[in-house]
Amino acid sequence: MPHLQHPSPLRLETFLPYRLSLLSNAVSGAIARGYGDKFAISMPEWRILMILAEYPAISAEEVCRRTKIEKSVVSRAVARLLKRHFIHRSLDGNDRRRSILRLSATGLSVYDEVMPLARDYEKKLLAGLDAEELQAFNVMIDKLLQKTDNATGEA
Amino acid sequence: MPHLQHPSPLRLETFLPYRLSLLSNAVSGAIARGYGDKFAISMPEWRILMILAEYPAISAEEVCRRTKIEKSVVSRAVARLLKRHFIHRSLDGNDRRRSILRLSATGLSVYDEVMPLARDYEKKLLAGLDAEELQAFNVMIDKLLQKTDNATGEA
DNA sequence: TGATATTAGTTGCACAAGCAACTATTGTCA
DNA sequence: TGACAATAGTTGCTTGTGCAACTAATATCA
Repeated sequence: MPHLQHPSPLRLETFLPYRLSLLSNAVSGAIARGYGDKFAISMPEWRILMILAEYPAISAEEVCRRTKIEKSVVSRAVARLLKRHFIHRSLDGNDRRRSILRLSATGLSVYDEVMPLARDYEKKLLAGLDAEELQAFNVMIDKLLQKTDNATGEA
Repeated sequence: MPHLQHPSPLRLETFLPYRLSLLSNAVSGAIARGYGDKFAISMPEWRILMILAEYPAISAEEVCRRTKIEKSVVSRAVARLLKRHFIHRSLDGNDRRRSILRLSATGLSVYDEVMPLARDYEKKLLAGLDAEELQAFNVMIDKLLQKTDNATGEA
């Protein structure tokens, strides 16, 4: 049986999309283990808590826009957060389709316990990188994000 | 009802793990759409084709090691690739637990059709970035990957 | 050699994710 | 105003993922 090795393969280890995926999975996984172990909270749930800590009293739709989480995922995550009393929900008087989501006192305290873990992890991850490196890195990420925004779906 | 906004929230948009996740999802999603639409092939399947193009005649275990894909996922992806005759499988004579996976002629032709799409996408993504920027970016990714390798699970 | 541990790979299961279809409400426009 | 489109949110369903348990083969070591 012949060995069908490609003459000029696209080396997986050097393929940027693959490398980004590796890095993102490793980082997200490590953090998710942190709060998952402690509060049995999922990543979308945690992101919703984060976004509500930053923008209180926004609708589920705004949560979707800001977190890029799919709306059915948000809907179910919100349901769990409500059941555990981590957030409150009321209705927008002007538009009764819209909900208004807020952190509860409980949710805020959860946030206050988890956030330091997230911050610490980020700090450890970035330890040993100087400010310019980090700055350049963030600029690159922004540039790439911008391209994907426009170009999602082509090739 | 009080607005429980956190006094010093960890801004989601500036949180590196979140940004990496966004970028990785956008990039992987765009590429996956490319080959998914064309060959009804999944991301793990495509990565296995890639790794076999680079390293022919390796075992499933080695595929796992090199791609970091979980072994049950590899097992099922291999099963699908076999069914579609994109790869061949034989047994290692020295260790009959091990399989030996190879691209078939069909698989190689699929690879040859998809690879340019992946390359093009990567090229478009990186267009407008000069060589030093790209180099620095890759160095950063390597540094971060190294840290996650050691530190997975803490914090 | 024989008991036990380890490894390669498969499969069952539980859960997460995303698309599509659906309800309810609001916006648009003739 | 009334018909139709658009939007917010929920739910059903299919698929993917990852852990754990399992089988078969090999390695270890008394």
